[in-house]
Amino acid sequence: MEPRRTTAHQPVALHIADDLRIKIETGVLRSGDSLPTLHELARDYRCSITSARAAIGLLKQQGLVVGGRGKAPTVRPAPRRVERSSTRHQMEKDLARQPEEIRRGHGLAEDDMSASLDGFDFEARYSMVSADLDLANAFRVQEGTALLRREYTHRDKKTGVLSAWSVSWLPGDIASKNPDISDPANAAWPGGTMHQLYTVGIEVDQVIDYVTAAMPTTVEAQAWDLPDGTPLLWVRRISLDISERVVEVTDAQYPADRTMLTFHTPLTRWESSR
Amino acid sequence: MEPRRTTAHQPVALHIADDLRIKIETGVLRSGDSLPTLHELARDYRCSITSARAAIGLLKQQGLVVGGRGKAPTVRPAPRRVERSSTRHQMEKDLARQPEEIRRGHGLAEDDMSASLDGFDFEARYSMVSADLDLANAFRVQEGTALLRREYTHRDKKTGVLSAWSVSWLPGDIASKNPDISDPANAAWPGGTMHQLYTVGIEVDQVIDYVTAAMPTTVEAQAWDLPDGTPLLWVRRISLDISERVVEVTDAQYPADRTMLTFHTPLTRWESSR
DNA sequence: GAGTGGTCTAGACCACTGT
DNA sequence: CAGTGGTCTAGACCACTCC
Repeated sequence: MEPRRTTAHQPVALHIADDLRIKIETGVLRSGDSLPTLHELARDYRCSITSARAAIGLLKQQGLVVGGRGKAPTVRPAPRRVERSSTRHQMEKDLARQPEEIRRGHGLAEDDMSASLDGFDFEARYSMVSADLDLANAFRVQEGTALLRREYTHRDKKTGVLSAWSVSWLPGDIASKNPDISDPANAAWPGGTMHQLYTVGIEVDQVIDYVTAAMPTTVEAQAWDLPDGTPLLWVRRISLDISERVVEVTDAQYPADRTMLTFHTPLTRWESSR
Repeated sequence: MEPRRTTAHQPVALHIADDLRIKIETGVLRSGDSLPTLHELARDYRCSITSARAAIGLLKQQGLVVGGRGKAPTVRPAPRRVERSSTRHQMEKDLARQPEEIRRGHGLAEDDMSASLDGFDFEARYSMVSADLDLANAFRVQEGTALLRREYTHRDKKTGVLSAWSVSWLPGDIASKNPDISDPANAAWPGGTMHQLYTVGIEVDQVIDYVTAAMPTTVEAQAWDLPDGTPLLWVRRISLDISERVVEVTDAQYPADRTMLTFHTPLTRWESSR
C-alpha cells in the first residue's frame, strides 16, 4: 500500500515501525492483538522480510511488542507495576525498637515479597572490601576504608530467575561492634539493618534515594528474565545517622516493567498564617 | 581466534557482544576507545559482517557503545547525571509566601535549568480537558471531571532538541478561582504552582512521586536526541493539600543518561530513648 | 506439515569520515 | 580517495507453534 520511498530518506524499518506504533497508540491494535506477519509486512511495504523483521525488532526494543517464535508477534499488555514505597524506611525504623516477636517475619534486608520466602531461594554473600573511589565518596571517607559488603539475592525456586537483588555496605568499624552483623548465618535478621544498627547504638535519621535507569546487559537481561525493551531501575540508598554520618549504602536493581518506586515528601506546615 | 560454534548453540552476535562487554567492564577497552571494525570482528570470529554489526547493535542498545557512521564505534563514556532533588518541593513551598521580587526568577513550572531561559525556547499549551480513567484515579474524582491541562516544553533554541517536558493538571474548580492561573500568558509564574495554589487559599502538605522507566519510542528518542540504549524516566508527582485533597498531578520525563533523581526521607526521632 | 519468526550469509549500494 | 558503518536484498537453514 505504501510507496516505497518518500522524499525524506527514512529507512523502511522506521517507517513500518512508526505506522504500527501509531496503530497501537490509537487503539487500532489493542493489547494482545497479533501484528501482521513479516511476510504480510514485506508484501504491503514492498520490502524484504529482513527489513520487516527490523521494524518488529524496533518495536520490541521499545517494549511495545512481544512474542514471535513460531507465532505472530503481539501487542504487549501494559505492564503491572508493584509499588515500592519510601514509607518503608519509617516502618523499618519503627520496627527496630520492637521486641523480637514482632520484628520476626518482617526482617530481610532489602525486600518485602508478600510471598515472603516460600517459592524463593535466598542467598547472602558477605565479604570485607576496601572502599573504591565511588564508595569512598558515598561514605565520605578515605579510599581504601574497610567496609562490610553484603549481597542479597532472591531467585525463583523453579526457574532460577532473579526476583530481588541488592548490595549493602556498612563501615567496617560499625559492623565489628557487633560480630553477629558480619555473620551470614544471620542474614535474615529480624527487623533488618535498622535494628542491626540499633544494637550498636546508631539511630538512622534520614535516608536519601538516588534513582536512575539503564538498559540491562545481556547477562542481566537473562538473570532477571527481562522482555526486550525493559530498562533496569538503579537505586542507591544512603542512610545517615543523627550526626549525619553515612552508616549504610545500598545499591539495588528493579526491572522497570514490574516496578513503580514511590517517594513521599511531607512539607512543613505554614502554622503561623492559618 | 574463536571457534565458530560451541556446543551450546549461542548466536554469534551474542557471543561477540559478550566478549566485547567483558573487555569494556574489565577495562581492557576504556572510555572513548575504538572497538574493532566490523571487518576485523567478522574475520576474527569467522562470521559475516552482518552478524558482527548485530553484535555492535546489541552493545549500542545496552548503552555501552556509541558512534559509527564512517568511524569505528567507541566505548561510551560514563554519562554525567544531573541531580533533580525532591528537596525542591520544600523550597518551592517556602518561596510561595515570599514577595514577588524574591519569587521572580525562580518560577517556571517544572524545571530549574541553571541557564534559565537564555538558550531555550519555552512553550506552554493550556487546555481544558475531562479526566480519563487514569487521571480520575489520580485525583480521586469522577471520570469526566473538568481539569486544566498545562503542557510545558523547553527546547534548545539552535537544535530544537527537547530539554524539559512536563504536563500538569489542576482541578477545574481550583483553577477557575483565579483566572490568571488559566492564562498561558502567565506561564512563567513567579514562584510556580505552589504560589498559584496559595493565591486561592490552598496549602500543599505533601508530595508523592511515582517513578518508573521505559524505552522511548522512535519519536521520543528523536525529540530528546537520545543515544541508543537510553531509557526515559517517568515521574508522576501528586500534590496533596492539608485536607489530603489531590490538588495537582504532574507527569514529567527525564532522559536516564543525564538525570539522577534524588529523594530525601527524614525519619522521626526516637526522642524518648536517648 | 504448513506457517511462523530467528539466525546467518554474500553482496550491492549509499553516506559519512578521515587523509 | 580508501575505509568505515548503515540500509537493503534474496535466499538458505533451523526451531518453534498449531492444526
